[in-house]
Amino acid sequence: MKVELVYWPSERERRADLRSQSLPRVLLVAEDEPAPISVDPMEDWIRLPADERDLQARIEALRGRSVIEPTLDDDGVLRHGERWTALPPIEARLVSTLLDRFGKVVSREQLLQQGWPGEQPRRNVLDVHVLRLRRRLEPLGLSIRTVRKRGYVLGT
Amino acid sequence: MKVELVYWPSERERRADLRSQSLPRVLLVAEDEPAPISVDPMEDWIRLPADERDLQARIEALRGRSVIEPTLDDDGVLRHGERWTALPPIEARLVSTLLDRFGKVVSREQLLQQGWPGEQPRRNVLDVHVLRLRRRLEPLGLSIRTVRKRGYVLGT
DNA sequence: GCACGGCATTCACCGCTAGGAAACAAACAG
DNA sequence: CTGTTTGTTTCCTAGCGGTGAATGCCGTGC
Repeated sequence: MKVELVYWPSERERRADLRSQSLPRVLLVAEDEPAPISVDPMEDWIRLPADERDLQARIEALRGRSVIEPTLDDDGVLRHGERWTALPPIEARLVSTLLDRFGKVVSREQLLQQGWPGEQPRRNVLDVHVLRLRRRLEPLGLSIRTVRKRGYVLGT
Repeated sequence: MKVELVYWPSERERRADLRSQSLPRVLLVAEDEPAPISVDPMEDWIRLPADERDLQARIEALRGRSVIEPTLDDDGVLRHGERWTALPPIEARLVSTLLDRFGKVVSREQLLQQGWPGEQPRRNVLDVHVLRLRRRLEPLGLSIRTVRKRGYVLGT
């Protein structure tokens, strides 16, 4: 993910924009300007004139912070950023499988195996559960995309 | 919450400690040392020699980032932010248990053990107390969410 | 270009169970 | 006596998981 550089305070507007989209950014603070106190973990700042290496370090750190993947605990609680939702057993198993290959395609066969071990439900069952899962994940900012004939991809 | 100051790299050990306890900290990076790339949102750094105002700004920001949890004192008074409420004995024990794992799932069994030590009340008693607790906590901006078949989560 | 088949999405419904809510009653403290 | 705490019963609602059917989507073959 790209980390934006924002001159502060001259580009005040842009900063607000980026924040509202929760995009990572580094403020380049003018030499005589008081430091901005930003609680947002997706924001950092550095005072000009800045050492190029220090700036790079801050950019790298922000980039690392912005690729945090969702997590699923033993109680079926799926967390992403601030928010979380509880998943029922089957959906928890499906999400767990999707999470193992986050951002990559997971086949329907694999999902069926993981979701219904030792059984072989009708085709439609998986579809319905994916539908329900989609609705549950939406408020977290996660989505399941279809790859026709191949499977599903869990992503942001 | 206190924000720790850690000299880097000389206090490397202490930094690891603090991180494992997820306590907020600012690294004071020696002048000729490469900048540490820390993904941890509870960590920040500044290069020495540092402007005192800049350091304060970073400390403030970290402090704001650290989650403020509600507290329960020995008299059963629960405080959160500006507001507070008094809890009767059983509910105080329940909240105490939930607070120990703030934001995480606490099982019904555990709540029963803590709330009614040495007894074994009917299933429904806990439900009713959770209901009453919810009504009491609501004005404080706290909520108890159900995780079906698993337990309850206390959160903001 | 079009119709078809197959895949995928969505909806409505059912049975079942866990949890929620109301109302009442007993015990107790001030 | 009055208000609070706590337990109990009873009924209601919401969540979970499965099913069948209607509809939509899309590439393929003709």
